[in-house]
Amino acid sequence: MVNVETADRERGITDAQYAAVRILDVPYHVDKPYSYYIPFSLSGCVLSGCFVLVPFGGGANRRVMGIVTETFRDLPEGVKREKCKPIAEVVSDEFVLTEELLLLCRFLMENTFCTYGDAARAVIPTGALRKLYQKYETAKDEGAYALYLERYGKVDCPERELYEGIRRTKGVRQDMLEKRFGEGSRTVAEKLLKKGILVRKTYLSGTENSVVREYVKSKIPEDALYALIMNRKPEKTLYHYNRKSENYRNLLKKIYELHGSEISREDLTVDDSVQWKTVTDLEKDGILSVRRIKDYRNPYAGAASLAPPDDNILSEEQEQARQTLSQLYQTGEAKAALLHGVTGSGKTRVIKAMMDEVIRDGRQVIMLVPEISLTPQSVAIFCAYYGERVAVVHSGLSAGERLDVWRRARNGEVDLVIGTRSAVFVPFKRLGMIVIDEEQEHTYKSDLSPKYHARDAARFRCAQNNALLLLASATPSLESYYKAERGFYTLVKLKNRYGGACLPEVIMADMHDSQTQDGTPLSDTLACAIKETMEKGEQAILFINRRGYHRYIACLSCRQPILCPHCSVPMTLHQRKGVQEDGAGVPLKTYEDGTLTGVLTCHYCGEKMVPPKVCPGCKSEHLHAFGYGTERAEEDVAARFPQIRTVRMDFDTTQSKFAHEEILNTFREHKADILLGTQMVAKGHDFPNVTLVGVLSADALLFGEDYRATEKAFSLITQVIGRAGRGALAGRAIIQTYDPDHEVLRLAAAQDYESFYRGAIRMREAMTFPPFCEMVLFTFSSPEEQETIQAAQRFFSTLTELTAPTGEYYNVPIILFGPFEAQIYKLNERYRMRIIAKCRLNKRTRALIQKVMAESSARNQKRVVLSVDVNPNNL
DNA sequence: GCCATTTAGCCG
DNA sequence: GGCTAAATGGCC
Repeated sequence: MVNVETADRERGITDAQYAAVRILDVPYHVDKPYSYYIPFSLSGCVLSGCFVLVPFGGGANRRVMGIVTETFRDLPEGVKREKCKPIAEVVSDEFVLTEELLLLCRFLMENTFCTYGDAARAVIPTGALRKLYQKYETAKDEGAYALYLERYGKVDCPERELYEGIRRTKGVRQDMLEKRFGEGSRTVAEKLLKKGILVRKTYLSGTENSVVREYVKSKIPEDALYALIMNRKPEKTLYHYNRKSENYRNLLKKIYELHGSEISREDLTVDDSVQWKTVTDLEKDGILSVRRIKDYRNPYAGAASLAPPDDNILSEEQEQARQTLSQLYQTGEAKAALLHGVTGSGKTRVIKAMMDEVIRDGRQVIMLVPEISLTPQSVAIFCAYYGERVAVVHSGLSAGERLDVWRRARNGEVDLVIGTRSAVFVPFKRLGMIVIDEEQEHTYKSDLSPKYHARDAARFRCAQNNALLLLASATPSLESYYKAERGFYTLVKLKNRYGGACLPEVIMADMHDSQTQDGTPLSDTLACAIKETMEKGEQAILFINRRGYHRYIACLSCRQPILCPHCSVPMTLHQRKGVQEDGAGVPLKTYEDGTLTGVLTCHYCGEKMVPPKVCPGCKSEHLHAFGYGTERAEEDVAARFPQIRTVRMDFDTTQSKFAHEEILNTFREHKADILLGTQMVAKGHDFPNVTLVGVLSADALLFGEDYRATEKAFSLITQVIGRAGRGALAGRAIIQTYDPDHEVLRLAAAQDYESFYRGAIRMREAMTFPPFCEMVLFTFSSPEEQETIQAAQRFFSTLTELTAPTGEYYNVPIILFGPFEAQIYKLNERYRMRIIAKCRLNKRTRALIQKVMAESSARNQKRVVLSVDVNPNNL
């Protein structure tokens, strides 16, 4: 049984008269604290962190959702008492933000330039808040009715029809109006609304979402129950038993056999012999009692039954790392450490040891991992150790399951939460440590508003809680390593592979020398190595950083690729399962010459189409497919080695719920010889039998347009190479490239992070890139091209003026670029213009940006959307 | 973001 | 005068 924590109530000032409220869904320039008074009926119920319903704006019945950020006895200065409206309702008494999480919202708002409401919505799990809906109703006052009778009451007209309809049904939901009363009824309703004949009111929908478990037992004495089953009325005819059907008797027999003990709904209805309806009928009759309790959904409950591994003895190097971290933790102050260990050095063991220490100390741990490493295998070890005291959050969870994790964490029922980005917000009361595994992963940066970085949120929370922030990686981000170098983080190193395994030997395969000049993915060097590996009964991983079959289709005459009609990016040609099956009935088409089959897909908006026969631009029939991806590679391997079993892992083959896990299991159990896929194959898996790793197209990685392309290439190549030779067998890796002397490839091959870092950080400094500045990307978008351009231009000139020598912010150092068209100018039927600012994000810079954004938000057409991204993942 | 208010334009 | 559509300003 869940007891809603009541301790939080006590932190509110019970005699508070006023509350500062942030409205959740307001545009940027309206986002500020508003003062409301707490009506007598709610006194003591309105506490900071509560979600509330308040009247806002001109509309008489308009109610909006807000969050209380503060309560006080006296009104703040500058607010007139008579302007204050009362809080209408408290929306949730369960999902209340702690003071710390309120501060975190503020932090997110200031650092990602979102509204307070956006931040609050990010911090609270989706589905925690009830939704608002509007209803049209007839006005109840006499005057309105009189007016209606006078104007519309006597003749047949749409107004009368609508009014009578709404009166009959006691109001209609706004979103149902046109369905119920036909098109155009909206206009009529708005007209009657203006005249005051109809009113629109806001209501809260639904109730809080949680699972109810039901347990059934007999409510009457055993002998009476027996009598009923025997179809005799008990002597004292207390129970008006008039159910004759066999169903009821069967059910009663089952209950009788329990001799007074309870049975759960699941157990009772397991073989379909009992309908739940029968149970509730007998409950109404007063014969059965049903106990209903709120419970949690725990999809990982089964994993806890695994026996905990007992080899938790640390190597000397690991033990040293643990001691350093332990000392940091024991200071009781906010500290941060970067655990830098080569692939296979056993970082997880050190992390696990630290978790033990923190949990023993009565505090809680959050561990962030990239989505990809959230497979049951990698989570199992923690589940085995901590059993019911661990909760896992990943993208596959339902909204309800997420809510339950939140509840359990809040109620102190778990000590450890493992999860992706958003898990950084779980409401632990005594947070002792946040671990970020593979801290350089770009998935820790959100690409939806608020575009926060989980690492920053984690740092803030650790500071608030005097907790330890532990970043772990084989290839740390330059930003973090730089901080470690400057002494902001303690650097802890693991230089050796655990258990005496060696780093793999790396061979560069120069594609110039390869016999195959037709774009075939496999060089002879790699093909030979695959053959040898297979002969020894060992396994291989092949990495290619592009999904799909061919990259794109282009016209040989006019050289134009086929672009997505919505997004102006080249569409990618897909073949075979994955795309076909979910391709919503798109038929596969084969041309007479058999060359182009499959489905063209836009990787940005998901648009699918059959490849055209002629070039849409010049009508030429000479269309040709270029490039290759995972599907083509898979096919080539199959053609070359028909006997080899290959599993492919990329976005397309991992769409269904357990696909990801199944693929890895197939490979782990050696039911496949080769695992081939995109960057998913590079991450954190531990396959002792893998002795060969192939990087099929290293060049495609190196020459990305982003300033972090080489960093990403280094990281991916280092990681994927690290998959080889993790067990007793020695491993090797083959990198296919047209540039075998490339320094980044050389350093990745040697797993020499330090040298790579030196070179890369020098470049960053010379070019003024993070961590030597912040990059702030402003993107304006609108379906109207001119609107977009104007909005961007005005924004740019305001920024320029304010930071000019004569401007208010003359002393803010900032370098501005733009406005220019986004790389993908038209995306999803919206035109997009960009401005980039390089600056230092201090208080003053933030004030400048906030000011310009507020102005822009107030001035622009509402179709124009401004999105801000600090240090974006992709430029 | 929505609503109320203002303003301009059009009609009979 | 009466209506509608488009710009403007406040929201506690």
